[in-house]
Amino acid sequence: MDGKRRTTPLARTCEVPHACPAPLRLKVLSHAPWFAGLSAEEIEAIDRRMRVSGYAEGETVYRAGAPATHLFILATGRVKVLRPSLDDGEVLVDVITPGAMFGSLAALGNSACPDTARTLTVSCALRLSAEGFREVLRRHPGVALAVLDDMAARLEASQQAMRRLAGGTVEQRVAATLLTLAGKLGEPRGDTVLLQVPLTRSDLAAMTGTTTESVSRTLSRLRRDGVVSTGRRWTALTDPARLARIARG
Amino acid sequence: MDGKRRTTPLARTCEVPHACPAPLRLKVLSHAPWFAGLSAEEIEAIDRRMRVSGYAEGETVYRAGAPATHLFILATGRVKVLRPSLDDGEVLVDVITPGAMFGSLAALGNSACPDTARTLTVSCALRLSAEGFREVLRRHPGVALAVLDDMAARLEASQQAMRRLAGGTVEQRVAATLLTLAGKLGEPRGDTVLLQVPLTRSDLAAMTGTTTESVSRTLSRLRRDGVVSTGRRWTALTDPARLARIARG
DNA sequence: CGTTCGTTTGACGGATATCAATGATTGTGG
DNA sequence: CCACAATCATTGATATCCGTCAAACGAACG
Repeated sequence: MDGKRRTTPLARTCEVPHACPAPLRLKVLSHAPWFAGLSAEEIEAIDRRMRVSGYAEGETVYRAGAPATHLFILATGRVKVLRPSLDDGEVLVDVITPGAMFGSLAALGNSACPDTARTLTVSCALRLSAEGFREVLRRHPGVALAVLDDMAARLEASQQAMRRLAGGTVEQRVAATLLTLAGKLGEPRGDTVLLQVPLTRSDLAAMTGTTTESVSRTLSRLRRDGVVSTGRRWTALTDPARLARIARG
Repeated sequence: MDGKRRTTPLARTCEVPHACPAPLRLKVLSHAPWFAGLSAEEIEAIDRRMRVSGYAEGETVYRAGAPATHLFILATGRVKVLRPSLDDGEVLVDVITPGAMFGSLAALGNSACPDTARTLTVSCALRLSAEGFREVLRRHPGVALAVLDDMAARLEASQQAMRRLAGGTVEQRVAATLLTLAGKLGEPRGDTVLLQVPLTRSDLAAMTGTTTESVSRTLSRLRRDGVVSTGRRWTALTDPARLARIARG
C-alpha cells in the first residue's frame, strides 16, 4: 500500500442505539440462513414473534451464568461472544455478523449461559424466547431443517478448527485463525483484507492456544514480511494468499 | 477384583453378524435421546422407516468421500469414526455407543462424508435415508427439538474439548481425553474404569494433538504413578479422581 | 521362526512458555 | 490541552516442554 498512512483505516461508529425498522428486519430475516426459502408471509409471521432491541457500543446482551431464556438474531452491527476463563478474565470465542444467530442454544431453557455476548458496535438484535423458538420450529418444519443444517455446519467447523489447533506451530495457528476471522468479517480493500475488530493479543492467544508474547512475536515477524499490518483496533491481511500458504505449512 | 488375573480383562466378541430383532430395535429406539418421550406407536412408525443392517467386526459402515446418503443409529456394538489425515492415514475421532446417532449429518444429501465409520465389534445399526430423516422430522416435531438439543450439546462439547486441547501440557490433554472416553464408554470395575477400546498410541496422539512418543511417555509416567494401566487392546483408569486432578492441572 | 506392527526409551535440538523490562496507545482528570 | 495512569504491545533472556530422530523391545500373525 502507500506506506505513509498515518491514520487508522477505521470508520468510527458513533450512531445512537436504535430499534431497527420493520423493513430492515424483514430484509435481514429473509436473508438469514435459517429462514431462507420461506414465503414473505411466513417471514412476517416469524418477525411478529420476535422482540427488537437496540444496543449501544459495548453493551452486554446477555451475561454468562444468567439463565438462557432467549435466542438472538443479529440484524445490524457486530457482537462478540466471550467465555469466562479460569483466571477471572474473558476470552473471545466468536464474532457475530448480521443474519447469524447467537445465544446459548445448547442451554436454552435448562441451564445457564456458558458465555457472555457484548456488542462491538451499535447493534440491533431480534430476540426470540425459548418457547417462541420451539413454536416456530413446530409451525415451520423447514426452519427446523435449516437450523439443523446450521448446527451441523458449526459442529463440523468446530471440529476442523480443533484439528487445526491441535497440530502445527504457533505461526500456522495464528495464520489460520486470522484467515478464519477474515472470511467471516473481513472487508476487502483492494488486495488486502481489513479486520475492523478490536482484537487484542490476548484474544488471539486464547483462540490459538498460546500466550500473548508468542502472538506478538509472530505478528511482528508477519509484519516484517509484509503479510499483515496491525494497529490497536484493527488488523489488515496485506497478503492473504501468502498467509494461507503459511497456515498450511 | 481378584487381583491375580493374568489374562487381559477383555470379553472376546466373536458372535456372528446379525440384524437385531424387532423388540431390541424398539427398546433401543425408545431409549435413544432423539426419541425419548415418544409414544410406542410413534416409535414403531419410526422403526418402520429404518432399515436394519448387521456388521461384522472391522466392517466399514460408510467410507469417507462417498456421498452422504444415510444416517445411522447404533443398536448394538461399538463403532469408531475415523477421519483421513493428511499423510494417508486415519485418525480416530469418536466412538459410538448404542442409542447414539452417527453418520454425516452436516453433509446429508449434499456433499461427501468427511469421515469413515468402521465397527469395533459385531454391531447392528438402523439406517435412515436423508429423505426419511427429513420426513421423520416433519412428522414428529418433538424429534426435531431433541435432535437440535443433541447437536447443540455436541457443539458445546466440541468447543470445550477445543479449549482443553488448546492450552495445557500433553499430560493434561491425555488425562482429559482418557476421562472423556471413560465417561462415554468406560465400564466400572470396582474403583477402576475399564476402557475396552483398541486405542493405539497414534489414536490418542491424534486426539490430543501430539505424537505417539509423547503419549507413550505420558502413559508410562501415569502407569508408574498407579493412575492407569494399559494393555494392547484396553486401558484402565485405576485412579480416576487423581487423573481428573491431573487434567485440571 | 521370521516378519511386521505397535510400543517403549534415550538423546538432542528447537519451538515456545515464562519472567522481566521497556515502549506505545488510550483514556482520565486536572 | 496536557500530564498522568492504566492498559496493551513489544522485545530480550532463559528454562523447559516436546517434537524429531534413532534404536531396542514385545506381541501378534502367518
